[in-house]
Amino acid sequence: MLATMERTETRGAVRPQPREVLDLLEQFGSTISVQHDREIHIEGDSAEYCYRIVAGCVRIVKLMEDGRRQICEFLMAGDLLGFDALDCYDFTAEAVSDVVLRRYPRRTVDALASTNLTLARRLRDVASISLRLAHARLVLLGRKTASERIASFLLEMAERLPQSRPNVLALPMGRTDIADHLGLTIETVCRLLGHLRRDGTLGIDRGTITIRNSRALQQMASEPRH
Amino acid sequence: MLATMERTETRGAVRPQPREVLDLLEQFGSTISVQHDREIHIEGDSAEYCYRIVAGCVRIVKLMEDGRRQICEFLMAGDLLGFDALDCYDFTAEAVSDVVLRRYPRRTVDALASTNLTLARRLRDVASISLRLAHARLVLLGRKTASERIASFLLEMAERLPQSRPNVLALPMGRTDIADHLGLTIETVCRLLGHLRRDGTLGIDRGTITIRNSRALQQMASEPRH
DNA sequence: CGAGCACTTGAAAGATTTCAAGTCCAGTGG
DNA sequence: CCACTGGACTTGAAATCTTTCAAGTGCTCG
Repeated sequence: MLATMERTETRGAVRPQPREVLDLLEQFGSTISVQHDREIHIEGDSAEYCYRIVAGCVRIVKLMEDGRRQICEFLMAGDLLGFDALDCYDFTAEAVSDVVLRRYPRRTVDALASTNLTLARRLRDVASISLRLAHARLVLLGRKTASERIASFLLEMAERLPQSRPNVLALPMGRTDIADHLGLTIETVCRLLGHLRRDGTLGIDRGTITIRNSRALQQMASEPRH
Repeated sequence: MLATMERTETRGAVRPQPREVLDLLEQFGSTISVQHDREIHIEGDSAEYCYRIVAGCVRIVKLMEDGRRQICEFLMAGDLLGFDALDCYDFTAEAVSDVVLRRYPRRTVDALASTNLTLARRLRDVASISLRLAHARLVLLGRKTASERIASFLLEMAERLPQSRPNVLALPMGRTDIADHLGLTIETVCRLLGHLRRDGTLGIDRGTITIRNSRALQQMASEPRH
């Protein structure tokens, strides 16, 4: 669901920054706001719109019958949502914080893409890049320990989050969301963050986490090869 | 990396069956064989070719520095490989069994796609479908128990594997591969298969697993909603 | 000031892994 | 033809990691 263009190397994964693609679409878009914790669309709904996150943070959610929840992805300003949709949405999208979205009708996007080869190509790349991200997450969930997951997550946020000061992260999501993203429980997330605070790697207060020892986190993260 | 066309509902995920897309490409393809356990391409290599699996089974592998391994996906006859590649391959692809592949130069595929809007659209769908599969795997790895993973895996194989007789699975991959796909150890895989054999849900002998009680497996699998 | 929610932390329980032996074949060489 | 070796697979028992269960703490909001 992430965008493309001007590819940026992000710890192995190519993180997309849309631009030209959207210039084309821009005239067909409308701007909407979604409040904290509200749904943007629900898994299984007929896919009516694609979105670009203008501001705030969105979570991509999959639920199991019994309520277990997996957050497949967090989307930040600049990321794209729903451009990879087929007939219906594959997941629920919810606003983590108050969010501003630019919304484009899928019919229009598809119509343009079937005229404009550049756009068609971009959309293909968008999906490919999202897939690449997903593969990195499969390694994280399948093979990393809890500490490695937390370290990887913090480093990723340090790169993606808009930061007022370097290494100061204003995390938009709560501990429960982090847990459901990393395949852990909220208690494990709290405990490990607590350890990192006590050993001086992190500063934690209120919604803000400060990375005091980035090297330590990097070593702890055990990123995949390449 | 999976293909598209004539979408088939597969326990929630849309599983692709290429057809027309490839008719176009067919004249540019060549057929190659790869022996059991040989590499088809390596993560990080410049992406020269796309493939369609004609026969056999391929695994998509990501490695960590210390050797931990995640098999992101198994590909079977009919599935596509590498069509979602960007400049270089995102993962290593290896032959699980002896494999026959139809190989297409990426330059040709891209050139055709930038002429033919139908193909471009198909390739976009191919990537979207792979992404959908990946999301289902994220739920499996992030939120399912070991038993649920095994049950899900067996049910998936029952749908994807060419079967001589219904519910008789000639698994092409070994226990280690299954473990690395499900985020478990080989011992856990063996033990859980052992339980299922003893309680009559499965018959196991040599490389063949027979599903004796499909209902039991389905209940055990706890598939996501939708 | 009190309630509710997010977050912490400890202790016990539980699931999975790790460590250790085996078993069972398939292929090889005597 | 048969014993032998190696690899894949099994299984048990102990060790570990993470979760579950329980109890707080500290804000924020009304």
